[in-house]
Amino acid sequence: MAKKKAESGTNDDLCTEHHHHGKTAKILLLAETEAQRMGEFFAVLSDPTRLRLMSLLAGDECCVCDLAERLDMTESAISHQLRSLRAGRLVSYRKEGRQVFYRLHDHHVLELYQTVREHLAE
Amino acid sequence: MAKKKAESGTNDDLCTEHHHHGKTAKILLLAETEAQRMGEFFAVLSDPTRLRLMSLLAGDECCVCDLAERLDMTESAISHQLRSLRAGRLVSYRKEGRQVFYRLHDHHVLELYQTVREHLAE
DNA sequence: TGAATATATGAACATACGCTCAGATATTTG
DNA sequence: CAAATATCTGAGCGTATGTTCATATATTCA
Repeated sequence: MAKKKAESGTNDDLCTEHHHHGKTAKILLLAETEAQRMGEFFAVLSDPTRLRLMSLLAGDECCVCDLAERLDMTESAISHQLRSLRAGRLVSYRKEGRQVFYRLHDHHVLELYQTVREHLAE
Repeated sequence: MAKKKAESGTNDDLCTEHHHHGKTAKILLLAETEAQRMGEFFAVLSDPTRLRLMSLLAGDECCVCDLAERLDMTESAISHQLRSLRAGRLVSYRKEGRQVFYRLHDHHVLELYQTVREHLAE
């Protein structure tokens, strides 16, 4: 028991089955770097404020101050969260004068959002 | 600017459009409680270790000590993470003697995992 | 029963994260 | 240009989270 980080820096690839009861069983262990990226993606979706922002943007594009008003939060807080959403490529934006209009990046994002929302609605 | 938490405890429901350029535009603001639940769901998926565990379980069920060996981590760390996955209903388990075999909870989970993995592989 | 094995759990510590606050930048308007 | 508006950003604070370590529980085996 209790085993520390050992030798091989990257046991990153695919493994084969070690049990013997059926199923073709070729298991693909997610590489550390890929797991990291995937985790960061889900992390962006793990905050209630960001999800509520996305729910608003799922309807139509919206500027920062309106988003802040709808969620009853400071514009600073919203701006910080939009930064995360931008970094995660979940939203895009369009500048118009002093305002910045945000929208969901693509239909992929909308579909993922809706799928999970329905899944949890059960 | 800078507006603090105001009056209405729950502005939780549906809103209608405020712009005027097309699109049926009935925007459904995600309720705070629902956003919270959804966030917790994604939070479980936001950790690299948990995702790597899921990638192993996507192939076949597996016991704790084997999972720990494959990820080269302590059994304690793995057990803690499996607890999170259990709480998030992403895995189920089956006891057999002193071993506990974990598996993905259902095909829903597998599909979500695969969808996002492919999405990020682009 | 006692030793060994497999897993779970709580405390503790280091890190990550969301919000606030103050202030910076950019654009419009008088 | 100065004032007002819209947004962004960095520092700081309180809280959440992942891992380790020690220990508890449960099951098998001698």
